[in-house]
Parts: sequence; structure tokens; C-alpha cells
Amino acid sequence: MGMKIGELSRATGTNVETIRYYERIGLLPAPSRTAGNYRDYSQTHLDRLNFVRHARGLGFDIADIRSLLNLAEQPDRDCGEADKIASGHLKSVEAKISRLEQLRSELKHMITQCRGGQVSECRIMEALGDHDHCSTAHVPNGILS
Amino acid sequence: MGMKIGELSRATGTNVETIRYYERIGLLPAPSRTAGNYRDYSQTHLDRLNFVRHARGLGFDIADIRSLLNLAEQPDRDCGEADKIASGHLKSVEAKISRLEQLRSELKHMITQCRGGQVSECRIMEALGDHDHCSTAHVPNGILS
DNA sequence: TATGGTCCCTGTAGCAACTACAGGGTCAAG
DNA sequence: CTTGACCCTGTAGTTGCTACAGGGACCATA
Repeated sequence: MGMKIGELSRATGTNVETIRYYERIGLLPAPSRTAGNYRDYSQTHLDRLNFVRHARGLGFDIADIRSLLNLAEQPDRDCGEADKIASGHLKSVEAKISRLEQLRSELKHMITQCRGGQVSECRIMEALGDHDHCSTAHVPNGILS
Repeated sequence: MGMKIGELSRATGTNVETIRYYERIGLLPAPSRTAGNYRDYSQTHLDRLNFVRHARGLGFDIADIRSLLNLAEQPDRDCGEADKIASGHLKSVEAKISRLEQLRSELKHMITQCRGGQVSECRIMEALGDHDHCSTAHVPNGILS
């Protein structure tokens, strides 16, 4: 009746393996199966997967998406929760941007300092080796990811 | 004679487990051992680990750092290679920044659209559910990471 | 000498969010 | 009846760490 996993994959631009992964972690409900044990998806699944892909495209992590999906299933609740999740994510995006801008300027500086020549006099290598020069040491893990 | 792993850890701001991890993947050479089988680090190890931490702080991945370390050991070579690695990294940082800026503006837009009320009329949820609205679909995997 | 506390050792498993097989089954076309 | 495209399960790999478990080493004190 519905669509097979390959069709859902094409319809949403999602890798087949990723769809099965989402099912395994409980992000998508397990669909019914055909006689030959193929997954048989409905419009509901399509909508939900599109929701997930949009949210992932906006960089929400899967925990956030779970919360957003729960909210979507309770249309009468206040949407403050959704706002909170989105605002929190926006903040983390902004933090990443400013961190990356800092990296960009340090890298640019390093690169313009390098005027060619031998490794032994390369400013890039010097900057990396110098113990006291780099402002990027001791950055909490994972802020870049 | 030298320093134990905990001292190296404190001296470089690197987790002990991380130091052992770097040894395991061959990024740091295995140090000699004391009679009690403790790792015994020298100044050379300290320098190398500082180099690695600086480069990681600048967002270089471990493959790049391996290359940079190889270069550092051949001081008479041309430093064009180092320049290439750094420039390539700068480009990827810039790509991430522009991607994140795009996300930021989409998120901001979404959030300002939401005027509170119920989930059923929340613009955030609408935007995520809407099939044709989101410009962030089909982004190559991992460009955000 | 016993005891405690702090360090250190190896080895393995976990995280996020997938991706990539291996080794097999299903189904429609020719 | 075979070919090829698709589908299935299950497991392992990716990156850069982090977090144990279960045990040794070393030093100070009682």
C-alpha cells in the first residue's frame, strides 16, 4: 500500500541506512511490513521524517528533535517549550560562530606571516610550537563540534 | 628523571587519558618507562604535546597534525606544505562559518515568528513540519561538525 | 609492618550521528 | 530460470576523545 524504504529515501533525501538507524533509536516508529518483510511506510512516516530532516538540517541534535516531536504530538500545549529549544540552539550556533571567527582570524594571521622558505623559519610552524603564543589553548573540548 | 603522565597532563592542560590516547594512535611517541612501569616523559614529549594541543586548539584534525609534525621534523624542506594545510583548514573554517550564519538567520527568523500560544499555531513547529519551506534540507552530511 | 591515599597501568566500552559492509532473502522482468 | 535491483538483519567503522573496571606502585604515617 505505502512506500518502500527506497522510495521514502528518495522522497526525503535521506540515506536508507539513516532511516533504519532512526527507527532503531526510536526516532521514527517502526512501520508495518509487507508479506515479504519489507518496511511499508505511510504518509505519516513521510511527514515525520521530513520534520526530522528539517530539524537536523537546522542543526538540532537528536535529543532536541525528540522533544520537538513530542511537542508536535500535543498541539494544545503552550509552545514556550519549542521556543526554548530553538533559542537554546540558536545560542549554541552563535557560540560556535564566534569561536570559529576567532579561529579564522588566528589562522589568517598565521598564514599571512608565512612568506615561504624553509620549514625552519616558517611562522606557521613557529606559532604552533611556541608555548606562550597561542590564545587557543585550553579550550573546552567539543565546543568546535 | 623526566615527568610522569600526571605532571605532563598538568603542564599542558591535557587529560591523562588523552595523552595515552595520543600515544596509542601514534601521535606521541611512547616514552621510556620507570622501574615501576610508569611513563617517563622528557622535554621533547612536552614540546610535541604542546604543538599538538595548539594545533587542536586551532581546529586542525589529527591527520593534519600528523602531517605538520612530519614537516616539523624536516626543517630544511619548503614550508609550502604547511601553508597548504593551514590554508585548507582556513577554508573549511570559513565554510563552517557561512553555513552557521545561514542557520543563525533561519533560526532567528523562526523564533521571531513565534508569538507564543499553542503548539498547534506555533511557527517554529510549522516551519519544521512544512515540506517546502526550509532551505536547509539536503545539506551534505557533516558540514556542520 | 600494616594501612591508607594518591598516583599509575592495561583494556575495553561509550558518546553522536551516522555510514558501510557481509551475508543473505524477495520480487519483477525477460 | 536467471539476472538485477531492491530489501533484510547484524555488526563494525568513523572522530577525538572520555570513563570506567580491575589491578599495581609508591609514599607517608601509625
